[in-house]
Amino acid sequence: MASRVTIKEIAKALGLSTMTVSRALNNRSNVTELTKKKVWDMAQKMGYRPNYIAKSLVLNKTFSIGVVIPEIAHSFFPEVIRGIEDVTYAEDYQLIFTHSAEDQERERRALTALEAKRVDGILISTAQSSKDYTPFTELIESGMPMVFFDRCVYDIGASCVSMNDLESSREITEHLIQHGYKKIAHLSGPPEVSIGKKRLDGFLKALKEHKMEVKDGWIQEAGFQEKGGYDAMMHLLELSKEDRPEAVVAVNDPAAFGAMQAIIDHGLKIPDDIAIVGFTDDIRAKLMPVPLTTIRQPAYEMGKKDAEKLIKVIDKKDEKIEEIVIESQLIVRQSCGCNKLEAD
Amino acid sequence: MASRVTIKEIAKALGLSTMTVSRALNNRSNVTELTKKKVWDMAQKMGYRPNYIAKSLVLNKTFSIGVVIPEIAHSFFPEVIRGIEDVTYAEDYQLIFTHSAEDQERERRALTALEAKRVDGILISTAQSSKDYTPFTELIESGMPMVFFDRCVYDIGASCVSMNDLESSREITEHLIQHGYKKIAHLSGPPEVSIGKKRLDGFLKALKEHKMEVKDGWIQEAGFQEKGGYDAMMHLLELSKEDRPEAVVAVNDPAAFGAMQAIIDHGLKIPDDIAIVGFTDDIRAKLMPVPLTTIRQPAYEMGKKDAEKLIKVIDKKDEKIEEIVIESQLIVRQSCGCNKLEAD
DNA sequence: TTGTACGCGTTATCAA
DNA sequence: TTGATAACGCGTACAA
Repeated sequence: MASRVTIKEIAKALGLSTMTVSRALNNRSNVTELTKKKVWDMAQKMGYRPNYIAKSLVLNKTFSIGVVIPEIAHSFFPEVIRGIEDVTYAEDYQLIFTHSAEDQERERRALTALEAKRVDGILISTAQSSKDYTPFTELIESGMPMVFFDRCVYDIGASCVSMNDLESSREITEHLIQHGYKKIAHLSGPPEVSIGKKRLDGFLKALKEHKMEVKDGWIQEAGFQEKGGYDAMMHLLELSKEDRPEAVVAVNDPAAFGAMQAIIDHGLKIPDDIAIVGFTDDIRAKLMPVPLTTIRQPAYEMGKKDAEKLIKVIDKKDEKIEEIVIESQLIVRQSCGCNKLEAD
Repeated sequence: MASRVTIKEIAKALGLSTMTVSRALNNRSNVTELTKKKVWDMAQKMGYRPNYIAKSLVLNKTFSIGVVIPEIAHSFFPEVIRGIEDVTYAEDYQLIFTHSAEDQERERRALTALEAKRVDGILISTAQSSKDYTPFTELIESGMPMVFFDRCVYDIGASCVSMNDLESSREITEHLIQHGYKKIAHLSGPPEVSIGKKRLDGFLKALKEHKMEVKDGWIQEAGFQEKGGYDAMMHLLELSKEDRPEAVVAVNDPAAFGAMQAIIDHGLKIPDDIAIVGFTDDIRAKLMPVPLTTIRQPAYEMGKKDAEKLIKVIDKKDEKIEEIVIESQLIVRQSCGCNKLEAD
């Protein structure tokens, strides 16, 4: 229940038509400077506040962009949001924020709500449990501008901003191989999620290039959170000492944090008994008891590029569908034990 | 540009009036089950999507709540957002998210935008640079439901959910005093911001109760971020050895992190040369090289209570203005050196 | 430069 | 139970 003053009342107060008032308030050219000033002064005096709901209805444009985030607690996403917000603020869009909590049903409801609110476009990173892509395809086919980031769905008509996940995963695995590790396991994400699959593929590619074997059970699905990482690592630790991996590539940092805890709880040392590497460069990675070797994801930049692309799509200035890839960076710390092995 | 099917088209296709269709879609009682079913089936078949913009215009209600956050990178706020989102999701409100980046001008623009979008209410934590409260008062006087959290403005007609800041600050300072520290300094927040003032007052209260002195320059304004904490601490470190404090109470954890770095850069040891405590229990606090003694703020709960109160205000079920206080908890770690002193 | 008529998609009101 | 009309606040198209 905000203010009640409308352009009609301003018009009446000044003896003008609503149209003239509307034009004046929008700073159109075809209004006398004098009347423009009169209108602005009166609007100020009467406490007029524009009603974007009415404006949106007639213009068929809401100046809002929907954002769907799978996990707000993960430090990666707030950074992405900062990037998105910096762009959308400058372009005068508001963000309608929704949180899928990694749940497909919540994600679906979020998309329905965003559609009902007639957002001008949607930025989304898919939930871990999303296996059914029809909500995305239907929305895109209906003409809703949509750009994915980080966790994408390909070949359904939307652009995507992501990291070079496969190559980065291959690189960090290669790093372990170069430093003498022979038995390497992977804590994977869900294979339905793009980055889960790509990071697994990169891991396998590195091993294949070196003709290294992957034992049964050396690929454990962990998901993207600490708990999953802990549980999956526990499975690896139950293997006989001979079968137990010497090094672990985790799908992301939170999963790695959970796994590190599991290793410690199991009475083993990082990296001496088991080396581990992550993916993200979470704000906590360098602060862990054994600082985590990881891949740095430029989250802020990803958000920025994502928002920029979406606005181009909305403005129809750039309708081509593309995969925008952001370069990552290997950050070597102590958890991979590579300094130690080099010294040997 | 979402779908184009309207209730009017459904009505035409079925030979009904728009009103009947509207009633059917909203599951009103005064419609035959038969026609209700026919309408739903046709809506499904034609791919109808409700237009909440139009609905909002006539109902004068948007089902959206505006949120103004000063700093998304600070781990405290994403946690608050999780709390807010859990409540608003259950109540079918969407969140319009804005970020003031600690800047008063951005905050003002955010509020204007939220008003223009006719949000049903606003949740806000004020920006560090906010000294002029008129944007808040005008909005509240115009009838906009508004509830502050953490950083509040009092006596302008809005409720507030916050911690017992003064008492918590007194408690953590008292903790230092109990363990033998005589020379204690404070890295303060901006005095214009509620928590800055309250935490300073709590600090002073503890000293006063023990008739301890506060030297000139022992209260340094640091603001809420690492850089400010670093710079302010540097000023303290420039004091002569005799005047230099033995312990420091920082206004929040990020400021403490910056200060810790300054102490290390100055070649001193924590807590042996200088003890330090923070406020927040940031996700990083326990991971620091010397784990930080701090006050835990129940961020999730704060967000939840905040959203619950706002929705009550919106529904006019509870119009009383109140200060909702959430209890905090002292978390003792190594940075205060209190274990050491106890052992002595 | 200014004004008139109408439409955006939906719901409330009141009558049938 | 259903329908006709008006209204929400604003902008477009066209006329004056």
